[in-house]
Amino acid sequence: MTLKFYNSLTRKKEAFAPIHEGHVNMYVCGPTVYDHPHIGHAKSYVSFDVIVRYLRYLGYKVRYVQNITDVGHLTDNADTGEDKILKRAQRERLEPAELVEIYTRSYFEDMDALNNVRPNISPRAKAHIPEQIELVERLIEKGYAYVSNSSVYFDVNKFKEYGKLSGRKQEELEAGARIEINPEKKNPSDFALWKKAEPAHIMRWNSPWGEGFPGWHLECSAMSMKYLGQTLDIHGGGLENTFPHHECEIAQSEAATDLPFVRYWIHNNMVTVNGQKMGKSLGNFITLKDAFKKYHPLTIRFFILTTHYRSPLDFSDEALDAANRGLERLHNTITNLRERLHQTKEGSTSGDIYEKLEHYKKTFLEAMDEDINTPSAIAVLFDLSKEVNSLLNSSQAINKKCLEDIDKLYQELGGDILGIIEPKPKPLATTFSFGWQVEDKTPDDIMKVLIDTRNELRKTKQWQLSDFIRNKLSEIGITLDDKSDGTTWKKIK
RNA sequence: GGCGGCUUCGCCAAGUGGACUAAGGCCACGGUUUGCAAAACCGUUAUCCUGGGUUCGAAUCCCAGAGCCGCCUCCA
Repeated sequence: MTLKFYNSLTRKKEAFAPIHEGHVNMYVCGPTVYDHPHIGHAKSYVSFDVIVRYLRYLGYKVRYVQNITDVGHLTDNADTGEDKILKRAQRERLEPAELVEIYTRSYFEDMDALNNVRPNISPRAKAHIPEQIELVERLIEKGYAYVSNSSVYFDVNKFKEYGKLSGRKQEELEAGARIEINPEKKNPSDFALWKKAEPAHIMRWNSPWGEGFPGWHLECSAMSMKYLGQTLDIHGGGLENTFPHHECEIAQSEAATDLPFVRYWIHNNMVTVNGQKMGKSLGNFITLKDAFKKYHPLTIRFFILTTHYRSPLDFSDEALDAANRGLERLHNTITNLRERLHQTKEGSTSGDIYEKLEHYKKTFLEAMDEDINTPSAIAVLFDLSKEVNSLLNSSQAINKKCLEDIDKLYQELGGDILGIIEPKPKPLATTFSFGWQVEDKTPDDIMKVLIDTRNELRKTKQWQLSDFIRNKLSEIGITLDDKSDGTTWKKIK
């Protein structure tokens, strides 16, 4: 079994092999922190999170770097226009540094909720200005960049391979009507490495070319190479950034080092909302904080993973509801499994369950190996659940060890790799008036009293009253399940 | 205008030359189980946008057409 990735650079699925055996250096374009993260961020970072998790599962030591863009970039590729962070900071009457801090925290908060493993390093662009300046200087020295009116531009004509990632040719780009002519540039498709700051521009740094700020492609090159070396194993990002962003990163980096910048380019597809493109400028994006009010973060995570990362994902209430039911089905099996485990003593297991477990595991891993085919992998989890449910419902003897092994398999596949199964049910928490969340067994105890009372009624066939209790609880979102071995309850969000 | 992608059951979504009389989920219907439910299990539901072609064999490759979408300003 070999892990394969679809490499955007070669447009082929390729077997994965890192430069240094056992180690993977991976960089993913992070967010610009000027607003709350939205579901597009969720798709992107959940997708890459699963890739990181899977690589680690396979035994690789992964260094995962994801930048935080806290320097505003201009709203226009002609290198004119407004700075998003500045604009937003002015609107909210905050220091840019304050604004960026608020949304950086918001970002981590939401990513944590989605159960994404944090990157090993989250470098801030603002904290790496010297590295960026150094890279620009190197490019000037090597003749790939030129200074013009206190700004520095990359001379695209000097880098013959410009366009190799996006499949664009120089001539076509120049013919493109949308590139505005900037008289400072030699060539319309030259891009800014360093921009001169106009007097009104607050975020500015000293540089050999005067006060200014870095061009928007620069930080990724500078920071990724600083922490991961001159050639990265994997660089990930959104499809929409293939051009110009990633193309420019390649140009800058390879011109500076004369080495391949990235071995595997991985691009994830976009989110649409009810069939429509979701974009910042369209203003139709759904923030995660809003989405979480309606759906459990793990439901959103699961939903994202039911579509392949290279396919577009359409976000709709119907689809989310369906995902919610599906995930619930999976969680039901695990809940039942753990309840059974709780009650089971040592003993013997009959049948060939282990053979089956091996089969499901193998099929699951094969799906993951095929360019991280999470939809297929999830299908295997459902097949496994059908098997486990049947087993639990049957009269077949199962011992504790066997149940533990099944639980462990779910932990590995659904937990460690996909991150859609929590290790243990979260303890119940109660919020007191002063805001602390405290573990509290009271709800459990109250539920036990209610359930016991109802079961007394059921014993004496007082169905009307027992149904009354169940219906009333259902109205407040608590479901009772009468099983052969007792009644359980759960609260549905 | 240039470049790229998509079209699979009512809905979502895998599959990219032969075990496909097409995975899985949701929904629906029938059954088992249940005091009734819930959960669970069993069963039922597609020939793969259209038209040509290549091949012993195509959802999968090629050509043409239709529809949808993305990138070529910012965006994950």
